[in-house]
Order: sequence, then C-alpha cells, then structure tokens
Amino acid sequence: MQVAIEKSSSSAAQACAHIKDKVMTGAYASGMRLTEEQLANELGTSRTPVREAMRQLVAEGFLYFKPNSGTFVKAWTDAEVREIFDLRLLLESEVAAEAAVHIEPAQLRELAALQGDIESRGCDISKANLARISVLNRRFHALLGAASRNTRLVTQLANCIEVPIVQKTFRQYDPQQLARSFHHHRELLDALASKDREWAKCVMSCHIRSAKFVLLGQSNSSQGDST
Amino acid sequence: MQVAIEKSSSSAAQACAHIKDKVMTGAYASGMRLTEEQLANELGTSRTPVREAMRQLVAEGFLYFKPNSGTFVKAWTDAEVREIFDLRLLLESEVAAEAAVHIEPAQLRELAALQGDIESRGCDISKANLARISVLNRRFHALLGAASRNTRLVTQLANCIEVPIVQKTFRQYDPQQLARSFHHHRELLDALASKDREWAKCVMSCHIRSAKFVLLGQSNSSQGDST
DNA sequence: TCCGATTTGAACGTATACAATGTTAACCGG
DNA sequence: CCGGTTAACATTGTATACGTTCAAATCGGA
Repeated sequence: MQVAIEKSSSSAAQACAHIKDKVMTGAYASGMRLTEEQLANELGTSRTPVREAMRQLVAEGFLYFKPNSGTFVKAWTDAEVREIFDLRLLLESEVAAEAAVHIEPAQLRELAALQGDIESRGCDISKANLARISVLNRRFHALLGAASRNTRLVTQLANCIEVPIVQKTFRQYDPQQLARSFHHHRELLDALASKDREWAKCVMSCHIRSAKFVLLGQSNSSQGDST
Repeated sequence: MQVAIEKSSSSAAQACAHIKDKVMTGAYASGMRLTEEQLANELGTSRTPVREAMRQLVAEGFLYFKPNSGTFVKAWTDAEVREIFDLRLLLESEVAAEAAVHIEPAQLRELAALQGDIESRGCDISKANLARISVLNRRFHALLGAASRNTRLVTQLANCIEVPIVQKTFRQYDPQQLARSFHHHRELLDALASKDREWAKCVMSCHIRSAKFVLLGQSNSSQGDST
C-alpha cells in the first residue's frame, strides 16, 4: 500500500522502481518467477535491497509471494480485473464527488488546460499518441484526487489503478472510444465547475464503466451494480 | 496491504504479529520510535526479520517510516480518522450490498447464530464483555465480507478497519449505543434475508456512521456525505 | 512402463559485519 | 551568553555467509 513512505533514492527504492517498470511494460511476463539473486545481478546490488523491494511490491499487489518458494509476477484473472474495476468505480466516483465540493478555481483551470493538451492531437490512436495521452490522463486523475482533499481515499484508489492491467486500457481504444473519453472529461469539468456532486459522480461512473467495457467486453456486469 | 501473502510462522511473521499486537494494545505509544535493534533483542532474533516486519507494517499503515532516520508508530490526526471512517463507510456499505445479493442460506444462519452469541450477555458494558463482543463483532463483519464474494473489496476494507483506531471504538460504547449496534446487526440480517441490496447498504451506512459519531462526537460531517 | 522414495540442488530465511547517513551534543568563536 | 560548526555516536542501509526448505530430477522397484 505504500502509505506514508518517503523513499529517496536508495538501492531498495531503485530496485522497486526498476521491477515496477519492468512489470508495467511487460518485460517481466505475467506469472514469471523472479529470483532475488537474478535481480541483484541485474541491478548490481546484493540480495538485501532487492528482497526489500520485492516485499514492497508484494504489498502493493504487483507481485505474488509464496514462502520458501519464490516471488512471481502477479497474474490477473478476469474476475480479479472485474473486482478491481468495481472498486475503482466505487472509489473514483467518490473522488469526483468530493472534488466537485472542494475544487478551487485554479485547480479547475489547470484541469481544463490539461484536457486541452490531451485533446491536442485529436483522436489519433497511434501508439505514440496513446502513450502520451496515457501519461496525461494519469495526471488528470491525479489532479482530481488532489482536488478531492481526501488523502486516504486517493491512496486507496492508487492501489487499484497503479496495477498493470489498468494501464493497458488505452492501448485498446479506438477513435470512437477515445472521443468518448474526451467527452467524459469535458463533462466532468462542467460538473465540477457547477459544484454538482452527483453529476460529477455520475460522469465518473460512466467514464470508468466505459473503460471497463473496453477492457472486458460484454462480460461487464460481474456482480450487482454499484453507486 | 498484505495482499496475496501466505506467511507461515517465520521469524519475520512472528515479529510482525508481535509489533502489531503491541501497537494495537497501546504498549507502543502513538508516535513512539521503534529501533530495529531494540525489537530484535526483544524478540531474540537478528535485525533482518524485524526489519522485514517493520516494512510490512509500514505498508499496512501501522507504522510510519522516515529513511535513514527511523520507524515510528503511526499517529492519527482527527482528520485522518474521519477519512478512514468515510472510506470504511463507502467500502463496507458496498460489502453489505453485495452480500445481500450473494449470501447463501447457510451463511445467513451462521450470521444469525453469531449475533445471538454477541447479544448473549445483553448490554453489559464491562471491559471483559466489550472485549468479547469486539472479537465476535469482527467475526461478524468478516463473515459478511465472505458472503459478499468480492475478495478485493474485502481486502481493501481490511486496510481500514485493521487500523488501531477502529479497534478502540467499542471501549467507548455505553449501553444505549451497544443496543443500537445490536439493532443494526439484526436489521441487517433481515435485509440480507430479503436480498434487498439497498436496505442492506443503508443499514450498514447507519451502523458505521453511528460508530463514527461515538468515536468523533459532533465533528462528524468531515466532508460531504457519501452513498 | 509407471509409481514412489530418495537425493540433490537451487532458492529463500536468517545472522552477522561493515559502510553510510542522520542526529545530537559538545566545543569554539563571537 | 548565544549561535554555529564540528565531531562523535547511534541507527539505518547494504553486503556477504551460512542454514533451511522446497522442488524437481533421478534411481529403484513393482
């Protein structure tokens, strides 16, 4: 969960970032076994900091750990992905709602500017542009979190969306879905501007359900609906 | 977060349990500095497993860690406690709602039996009875989580309620508030039996808001209301 | 040929030693 | 007497060595 940590740039922190990156980009395949010694060699350190990094990433949900056996890259079942999206739905809708109540004009302007950037290349779904948008999009949601003024809520939410699966969403967008994403963000800006809690919540709910649909297709309704 | 861990009874796991217990019971005061060597002596092990346990507990939110400086028992501000309750409200209401949809007759009977146990000594607010109820109450909510059939949701919820603060709630109950708690549980059972998603959600919402009121008093409405 | 016990090795779990860093307190200069 | 600098100490950060456990491969017997 990485709450209340202030890691600077120790070997352990570097190892942590390294592994996380490799998992995110898919260099370490899902389910792959990671040995401490192998990573230690790769990073030019001893096993100790690597071990610490691995335990950290286990706690964050990136890796799976089996005592006396090994650490593996977490493999996600469809059911788990659905659960993650359900959770994200619950949390991020609330973030949007809180943001609507607490957002300040400056933050709203910043969000609008950011959205301008995001849309600057239109519905270009080239790999490069999607990667660019992915970064900006994360920033958009991060700003929204800041505006909500609920640290803990945002932290918990981060546990869901920092997971590899979610990052892959954009790669699967077609122009129409990308346009819908833009539309959602724009509508959210209006909802925030009018400080309409419920509107913001609904827009965000749609936004995430839509993303879930793209990733999981029709098998969308895992369980009951929420919110 | 402790997702996907299967620690058996290694030194590190023992250290983890030891520290957690000491923090829960208040033996390690809030804000107190914990040194690795001191704990290692206390447990009769080396620093290595202690260090691992500490990092684990930092991830779970029990401890606060400052690089190259030390690890401290996490101190909670009122604002943070409010945030935790807001989050618990969001998550546990959803758990109740999901449980209403998915619960099976056997689980419902088990819950009812458990509630019978909880109430067996009536509204006796002696320390011993409150401690007993506290344990059974946790079991009640755990069963509810199992019935919800959403592992991830339950895991995230555990991050909130496993925190020391929440465990102190019962100590502050008076007979009337205890009776209300019983009433909530009973009403929840009926809501679950009738598979009424919204009813279950509302009851749980009330249940937690009530607990929050006991712990924080009038300064209840931290931010907007949720759900 | 197949099953199971044994063996062997690779990886984790823990202990200990040393290096690096932050903190604290003493000392010096103003 | 006070503030700043420095040096010593305490504590964390990392490396390495050894013990332990699990898993897979091999060998023997049915």
